[in-house]
Amino acid sequence: MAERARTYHHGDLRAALVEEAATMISEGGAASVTMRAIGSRLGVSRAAPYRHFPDRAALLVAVAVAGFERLNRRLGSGDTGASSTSVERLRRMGEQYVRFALEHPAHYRLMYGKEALERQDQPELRTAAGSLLENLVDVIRVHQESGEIETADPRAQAYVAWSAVHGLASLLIERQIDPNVDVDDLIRQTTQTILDGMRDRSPD
Amino acid sequence: MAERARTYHHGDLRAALVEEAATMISEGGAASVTMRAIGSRLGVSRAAPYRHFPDRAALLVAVAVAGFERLNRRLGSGDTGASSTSVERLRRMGEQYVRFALEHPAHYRLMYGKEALERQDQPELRTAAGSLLENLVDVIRVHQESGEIETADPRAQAYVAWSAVHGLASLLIERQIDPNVDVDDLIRQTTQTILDGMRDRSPD
DNA sequence: TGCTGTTGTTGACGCCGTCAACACTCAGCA
DNA sequence: TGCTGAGTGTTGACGGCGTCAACAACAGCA
Repeated sequence: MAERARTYHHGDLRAALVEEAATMISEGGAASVTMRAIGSRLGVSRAAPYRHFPDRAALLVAVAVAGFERLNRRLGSGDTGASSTSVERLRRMGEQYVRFALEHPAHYRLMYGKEALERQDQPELRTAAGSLLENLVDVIRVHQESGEIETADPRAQAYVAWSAVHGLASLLIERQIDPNVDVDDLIRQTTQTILDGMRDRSPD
Repeated sequence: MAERARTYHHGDLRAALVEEAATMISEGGAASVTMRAIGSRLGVSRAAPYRHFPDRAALLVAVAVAGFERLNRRLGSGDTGASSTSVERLRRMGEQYVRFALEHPAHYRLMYGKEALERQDQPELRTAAGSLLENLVDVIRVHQESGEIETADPRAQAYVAWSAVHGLASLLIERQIDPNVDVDDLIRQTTQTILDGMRDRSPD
């Protein structure tokens, strides 16, 4: 990106704003991202961000979108060949999902929280979240075809699985779960229960 | 209670604040609950609420606690005898849980959102949420004993079930789920998958 | 009747998001 | 080479917010 030396113009303020906002969120939550504070941290005036985002909410939406993209990359990176049972891949995805949330709680909150959505629907954000769902649907479809899970509407199954991991991530982040509970066990148990529930079985 | 006529003192401002805040939340979200606005709506000055709550966050915590109590009552009210399969009771609980969230989205968000928790741990809030969990654990234990679901740590099973319904409620509220999907079907499918996943089965 | 603690009011402070008016910079064209 | 206009950053100002401190009205009790 090349330091543009100290000039009147910043160089790439827009990108810097998104990055710095993400840092501030991880340090002090979304509420700490103030137009004035972020400007000052970037050595720029309080109104400068308005040249790149119409308002504070728009900046936060951009940060949330970046978070979804990061999460998507992380979930996709488990594609290490079709080795091991392919159901194992679904389990890994769930695990990585929850782990991402635990590692970046404030960012995760922002991604789903109303804070960014409170204005009218944000198409960018919906797209980012939507591609997460589509990836999940694809994986589920593959496992249906291999007979590992019940053949049903894969979209509905994806919603169920997403609900489970999102709910677990959310409860963990909001400290609603007894800290003495082993988090890894809980993650395993959650993904396992969902997979068992979706597993093909003879009708009873 | 009893209208105390128009006097200098309000009568029961504390209760009125909690009630009015809940109304404002349902109308315009938690962000619309402003010390100034709520005071004005109750015909009282902007600083009056500070005689009953140390700050705005404390007021919101009280509202969130009231929400948990309401939700708890609703989940418990499904105790209509031990009629029908008792697993059916678990399914009804999940259904009522999600329905509550859909009927009071902003209130539900507040109950779990960081907005109320962002200060140090709120013991009242934790207690209210905790009793929800305990009720769920109790019900699960009963069904374990009747052999309807797998015998395992009921607390962990409760967390899994809670995660699923909370996640579904959250995704629905945040409009992350395609509005064309039938919500009732999705709720049924989610609870069913969880129950199937917890159902006793011969080891494979 | 008067005292005391509780509850409500008003004024002030600093922080916030945002807008309007202005200033600097730079690329491209005459 | 110098001008120009679009793009980017700055400053001043406004209204709204949470909150505190000082003051005022009330209720109940001695």
